[in-house]
Order: sequence, then C-alpha cells, then structure tokens
Amino acid sequence: MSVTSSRKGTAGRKPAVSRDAIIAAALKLVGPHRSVSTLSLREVAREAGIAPNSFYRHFHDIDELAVALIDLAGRSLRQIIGAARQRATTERSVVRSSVETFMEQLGADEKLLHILLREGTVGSDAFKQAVERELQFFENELCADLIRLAKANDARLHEPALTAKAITRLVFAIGATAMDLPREKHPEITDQLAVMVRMIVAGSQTMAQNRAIRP
Amino acid sequence: MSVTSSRKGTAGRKPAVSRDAIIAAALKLVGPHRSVSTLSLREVAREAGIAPNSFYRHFHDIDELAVALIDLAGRSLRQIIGAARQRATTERSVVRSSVETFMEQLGADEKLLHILLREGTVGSDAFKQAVERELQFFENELCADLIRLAKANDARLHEPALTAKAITRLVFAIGATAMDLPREKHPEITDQLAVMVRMIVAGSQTMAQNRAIRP
DNA sequence: CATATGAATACACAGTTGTATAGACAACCG
DNA sequence: CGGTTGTCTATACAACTGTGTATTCATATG
Repeated sequence: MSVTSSRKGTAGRKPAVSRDAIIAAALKLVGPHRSVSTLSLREVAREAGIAPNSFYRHFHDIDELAVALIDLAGRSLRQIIGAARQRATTERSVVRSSVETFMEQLGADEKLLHILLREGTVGSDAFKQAVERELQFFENELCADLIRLAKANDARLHEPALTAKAITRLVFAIGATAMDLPREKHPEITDQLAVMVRMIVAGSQTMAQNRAIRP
Repeated sequence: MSVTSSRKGTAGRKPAVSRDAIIAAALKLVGPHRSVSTLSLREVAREAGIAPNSFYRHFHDIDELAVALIDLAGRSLRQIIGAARQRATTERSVVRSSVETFMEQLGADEKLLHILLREGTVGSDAFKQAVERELQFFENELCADLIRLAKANDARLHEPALTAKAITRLVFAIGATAMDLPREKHPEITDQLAVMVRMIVAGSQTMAQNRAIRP
C-alpha cells in the first residue's frame, strides 16, 4: 500500500521517508485550531523532515494529501461502526451503544475523526466530495441496521433512508461541536445525542404507523 | 452604528470608506470556495479600494472583521425567523413553511447565510463562539415556538429544549450541504428536510406520551 | 487664517508561500 | 564495473502576507 513497499524492482534511490510518514507529519500539525485546508506544503515537509520539493514525489497536490487524510479518517470511522455493531444487540442498546462508541472514539482518536467532522464544509471540491463519500457510507450502513432492527421488533419505519440521513447528519453535527468542548462535557452530550437519535427513530416509527392507519 | 456616523464633532479628516464598505468588500470575496477565515487583510483592503494599513482604522484584527460578518449574518437569520413566524399559523404548515423560508433565503441571500452555516467549525475561538451564539438564539426561539404549538394542539413534548436543539443542528447541517448543490436540488432537499423535522417532532411527542403512560 | 488632529497613504521590511531548475546521491540492471 | 533511473537536496525566484514608520491630506476648532 505504501510507496516504500510498492517498488517493483525498478532502479533508483530508495525513498527516505514514506508516504505514510508524511501523512503522520500532517496529522501532528492539525488540531482544534488548525484545519487541514490551511496546511502548507512547506510546513508539512518541514515537519516530515524533508525538502519542500520532495513532497511532490509522494503527492501531486496538497489537496491530494488532504484527501488521503480523509480516507484514513474514513477507515477509522468504519472501524468505529464495526465496534458499535458488535456491541449492539437489543433495540434498547443499539442507539445508546452506537452513540457511546462514537463519542468515545471522538475523545480517544482526537485527530482522525476531527478531520472528518469539521473539514466537510471547507476546502476544495475534491475535499468535500471525499468527506461526503464517507458520510454516505456511514448513512448506508446505518440504514441497513435500522431496517434490520425494525424487522426484529415488528416495527416499521417511515422512509428508512431519510431516517438514516437525519441521524447521520445530526450525529456528525453534534459531534463536531463536541470536539471543541472539554472532555468533561462529553458524557452529557452523549446522553443528549442518544435522546435525539431516539426521537428520530420514534418519530419515524410513529409516522409509519399513521401512514398505515390513515393512508 | 457605523463609524462614519459616530463622529462626535472632533477634528480630523472624514473617513473615506466606511466600516460597512469594508464589510461589503469582504462579502464580495467570500463564496462557495472561499471561507472567511482565509481572507487576507491586504485582499480585503484591495477590494475595498483602500491602503492595507487603513484597514486598522476600522478593525483591530482580521478576526474582528470576521466576527462582524457573523453578526451581520446573524441579523439576517433573525429576519428569516421573523418571516417564518409570520407565515406559520397552523401546525401542519409551521414546519413546512419554516423549512421553506429557510431554504428560500439560502438560495436568495447566498453569502450571509453561507457564512453562518459553514464557518462555525473553523477559525478562531472568537469566531466559533460568535456562530454558536447565533445558533443558540435560533434554538431558543424555536423552543418557545415548539412549546406554544404543542399547547395549541393539546400535545406534549419530551424535553422541548433538546428537541429544538436537534432540529436546529439538523437544519443547519443539511443547509450547509445544500449550499454546494445546484439550486435545482433545493426543492428536493426542502422536502427531505421537512420530513426529517417532522420525524423529530413526532418522536418527541411519542416519547412524551410513552413517558406519561408508563412512568 | 493658522493649527491641531485624525484619516489615509507610501514605502519598507522580514517572513512565508508554491514551484522551477539543476545537481548530488543511491540503488538496480546489464 | 559503468550506466540508467528515480529520489532527494540546494538554491532561487516571484508573489504574497502582516505590520512598522513616516508622510501627506482634509477638516473642525481656536
């Protein structure tokens, strides 16, 4: 996967720093007050310990680095989803445990999830599309889970896809604001978020019932 | 309010460009691919037709300009709220008309609302706090409306404040993504958003009922 | 009118940025 | 071994940034 290991016997000097090392350097620079879109090529190169021009050997653009970061964050997100799914068994706990897992990861992972949460609204088109792709993925997984859960509980959902979209966007929006808050507030926000998600699910079920009764 | 009109009879030259003119110039520069936080002092001054240093006569920082822009956008948002309230009479139409007004303004106003929607996640702390203030305002107004509506319909809400928060964050999140889409998609998004909001309201009412029946 | 005073300016400076060019180094192949 | 090839570095450039200092300009007041 990395550049260092993908050399297929061709001649030439071995790369001193791997593509992943540059990504790691960029990750060290981003923080609550530093967005990926404001990273400069020279800055990243300096942090990685290479000459500015060497950057081009690994990425064509600085935007390409940004997209790579988002992809990485996306993989982290999928891991979260997997963990949440393993912990989710009953209907009562699926909302709670999913939200909890999300917020826990938000506190632990710091950087990666932050990128995904906050950089969706700024940056180039390629940038936004990369984030949107990850959100769509999250949304689709959630939609499948919702349908599966509804069936197990003999309940019906009004427009499951829309329900999933609402939950996804809400969780990410609330998560984005939670990032800037001190960690002590996270439990409170987790509670609030769980209630909010339950509202959406309950509303979707209620609307499905009404639609069925009075078409 | 403006600098030009607040001169209290002291000696000295009249300001050539008003503070508002600089704000207008900054507004001309922001767009779907240009965030307020990336505006440079020189760039704004150039657009306003003044020397770079003259900027300091009106704003201490470039961040101060950003906050002024957010305040302006906030006033625009309050106007939207007012318009939506006037159009909202029955329960059926209050969600629909509010969402419609919001999306209409999103298409018409372009710049101002965009700032409020997208710049909340990046920038300095003063920046974020200014946006958060406006969101809180929106949230409080909405909460009052929700309670009023629930009373009129003999319904109850589960945690009205949380309900308002969920709706607010969702509307803003969806609105932020809608900005980047072509205007033809706006009607579709408006429909989706209206359904989502109704889900939250319905869920809040359902949860209030269940809580009342089975405490 | 003269003068004080605030506004706007011109110029300068040190810093940063992205990138072009050219050379030095190291690994592989024949 | 020599040659080829790809990677890295050094240097340089023009454009840009924020801001400091000194100067000019216009105005209200004495």
